[in-house]
Amino acid sequence: MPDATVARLPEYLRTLSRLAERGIHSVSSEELAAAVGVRSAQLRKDLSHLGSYGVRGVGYEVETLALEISRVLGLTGDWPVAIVGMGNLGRALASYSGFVTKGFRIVGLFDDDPHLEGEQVGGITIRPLHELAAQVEEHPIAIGVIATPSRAAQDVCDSLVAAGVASILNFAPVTLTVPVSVDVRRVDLSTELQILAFHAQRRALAAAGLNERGDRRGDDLIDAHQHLGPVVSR
Amino acid sequence: MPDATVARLPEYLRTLSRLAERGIHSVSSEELAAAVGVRSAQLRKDLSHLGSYGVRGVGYEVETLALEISRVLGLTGDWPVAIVGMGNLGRALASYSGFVTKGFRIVGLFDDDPHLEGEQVGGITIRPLHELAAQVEEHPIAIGVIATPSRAAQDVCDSLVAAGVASILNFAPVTLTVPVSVDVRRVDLSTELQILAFHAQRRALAAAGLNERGDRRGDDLIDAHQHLGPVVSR
DNA sequence: CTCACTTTGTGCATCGCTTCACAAACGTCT
DNA sequence: AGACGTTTGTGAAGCGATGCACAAAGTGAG
Repeated sequence: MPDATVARLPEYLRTLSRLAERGIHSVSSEELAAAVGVRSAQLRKDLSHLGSYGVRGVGYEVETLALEISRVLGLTGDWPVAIVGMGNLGRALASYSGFVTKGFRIVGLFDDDPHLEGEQVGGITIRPLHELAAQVEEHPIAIGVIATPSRAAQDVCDSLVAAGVASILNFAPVTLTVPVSVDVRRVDLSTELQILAFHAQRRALAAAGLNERGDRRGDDLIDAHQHLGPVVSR
Repeated sequence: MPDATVARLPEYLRTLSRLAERGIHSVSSEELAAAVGVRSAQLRKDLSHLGSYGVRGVGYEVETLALEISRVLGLTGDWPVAIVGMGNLGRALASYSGFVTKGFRIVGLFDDDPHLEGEQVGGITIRPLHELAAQVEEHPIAIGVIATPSRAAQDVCDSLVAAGVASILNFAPVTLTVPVSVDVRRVDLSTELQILAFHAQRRALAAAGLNERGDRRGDDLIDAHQHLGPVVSR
């Protein structure tokens, strides 16, 4: 299954759940694609990787399709999660409702700051990182979330890997080194901001009638603020 | 410039900054690529889009390259940021140090909860969203960050767009509808977890000697925990 | 049953990104 | 100056994802 498809499945699932809440039981690829913000051909090709769950001339049954995507993504199982680093971000994550909704369950909170030890967040007690191994003995951990400062991230990662955690979600802005069998995904606010800044700068230069080098262009000035163009779903 | 390249530039910049801190002034594409976790050919092709900043037979000067990437990403400018939604996540973002480091400056915090109005976070006073327009009059906002619950996200987005904000970073798990001229990037914890879960499930099935349908495979069982394989940078 | 209409699933062309492989360019050593 | 080793920058090939266009498969009406 293509990575690009896997990355879109959660979007499809979320949109399907929303449709189900609204009491909609059937949807065409055209409608669903519009709601998600992709082309209908792409949606159909993506879904074709799951098997044949649509009915020609009719569309897809919302509940069936949602269940199938859940199954493929592994959300029918139970995924115990540990969060390491209980600063602002760690707390935000620990109290994030999105965790509980779909098979993810927080079973451990870790931080080496002695001031935090013993404190409870969302009913879970914060423990020092060296207790990770013991924790894993009792309750295995499938996914580790790193919400520590950058300098601690690699050490924390090594501890997680040593404890047998094979899936890591890294919020620290560093490239982690891990065995190939360990799956790491990084979420980085600052990278996202920089990408936005790049495009914003391009727009600003274009709107000022300048090219990338800062030279004047020949064409007329455009007040971009007045001409936002057609709407799209992102 | 390819989107994929733009997405990697922040990584390169971060790694270069780290090298500069360590007093390293020159680096080859091979070394830098290894530190970032990409192939050297890819790094060179990416950098070639910026112009010719390397010296054949020698490598790249760290400071020069870092400055050039900063310039291309627009980080030499000043990007005023507003955060909407002052829950756990909004607070984590507001106190995130990565903001200040590279040209990003928080100039507004908004939340419609009357209990939060007037409270200060990081020296900035929380204001209700309807004051956004007035705020923009005084101090323009280049980037809007949506850290609200999903149900409020589209309305908040509309307000930001109406106020002239053309770059939006969305942490709410919804697809926003905006004019084409507005740039939206989404960061979604729950999507990332689901992608991790998908791969984890695959590994689990493979390790158990099963294929995707749950049937037994013919080959021998492998204890994946004992064979983590070579290390890679992610 | 047959026809008209709708919508899926997919072969195929296309596009964009990655990787390879090498000539060009630079420093160094003799 | 010339030969040698190193590393960049880049055509070209390779590869995966996207978008098009249509046959296949379904529904419903007459």
